[in-house]
Amino acid sequence: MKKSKSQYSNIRNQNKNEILEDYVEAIQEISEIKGDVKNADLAIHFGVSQATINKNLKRLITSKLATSEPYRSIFLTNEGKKLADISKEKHNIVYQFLIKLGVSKKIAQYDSEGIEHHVSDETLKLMKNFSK
Amino acid sequence: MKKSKSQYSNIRNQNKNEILEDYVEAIQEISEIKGDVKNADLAIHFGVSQATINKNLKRLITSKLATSEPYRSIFLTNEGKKLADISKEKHNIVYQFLIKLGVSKKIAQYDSEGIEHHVSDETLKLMKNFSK
DNA sequence: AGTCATTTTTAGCCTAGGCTAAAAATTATA
DNA sequence: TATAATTTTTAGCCTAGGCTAAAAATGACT
Ligand SMILES: [Mn+2]
Ligand SMILES: [Mn+2]
Ligand SMILES: [Mn+2]
Ligand SMILES: [Mn+2]
Repeated sequence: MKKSKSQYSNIRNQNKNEILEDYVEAIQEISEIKGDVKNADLAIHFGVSQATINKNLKRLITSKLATSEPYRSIFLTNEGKKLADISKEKHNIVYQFLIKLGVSKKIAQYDSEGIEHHVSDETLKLMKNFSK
Repeated sequence: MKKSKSQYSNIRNQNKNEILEDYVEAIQEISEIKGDVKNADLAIHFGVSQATINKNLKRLITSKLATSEPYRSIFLTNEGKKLADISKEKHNIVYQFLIKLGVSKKIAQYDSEGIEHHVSDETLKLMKNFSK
């Protein structure tokens, strides 16, 4: 919650970060499963066109979260890996928390995908604690 | 979670609905406090320019959530009021839930503003139950 | 009523995320 | 090694949410 402008503009910003977080998380996951990550993998994963992936990837690259030479595989930078780890951890805490609350797996998976981007550290700590 | 495309595109959609929900909620709130709602009130409330409010309001109007004649006050349609009630209720449940979890007022207020748009009915019910 | 101040709207610009269709490059196969 | 298939990139379009600056309308005050 850094230097507060209005509460709302911060949340609109969370929406912009959302795609970055989801992407680094997906890149890391696919990389672990398949060894390398191609444009097409992300297109399938997110259910959007490859053209869209290509464009979004450019934002990841200018944000120094990923690197990729034309027509080659996609890699996370150290910064990207760091964000991926944090995002995955956060995602998991929210998911486990919802499960503990009594939410069904399907819905917990679904809701955590959105909620994860809007949870402060304070709330996250309490969720983590609640789950154990 | 209606007809599922991909999980992700649904969440991107929630982000588009977010602004509609926040707006109808704000319009209702301001209307109750000040009697009528002007462009400028919303600009202050959301911390954006009046030009931005003007444009977003057009989306509310084409979405049949609000009405407004040029240079005059803003009103919610019945549909808008309905959405406002639902949004406010949802917002409140999430807020109270976070408080019950142990989150500080400030942070609960902040987090609930984002989370409210990503909580399914199933999760909402469990949150409501947890709070009492 | 006429002038001045305020508010609202418009115009034009930007980033971001989506799409389709076509071009370019790579990879596979004959 | 050509040719064909696949993948990636580019181009051009759209909606959405932000901005500033200027125009237009409304409201207040002599
Ligand atoms: Mn995630
Ligand atoms: Mn997510
Ligand atoms: Mn709200
Ligand atoms: Mn909100």
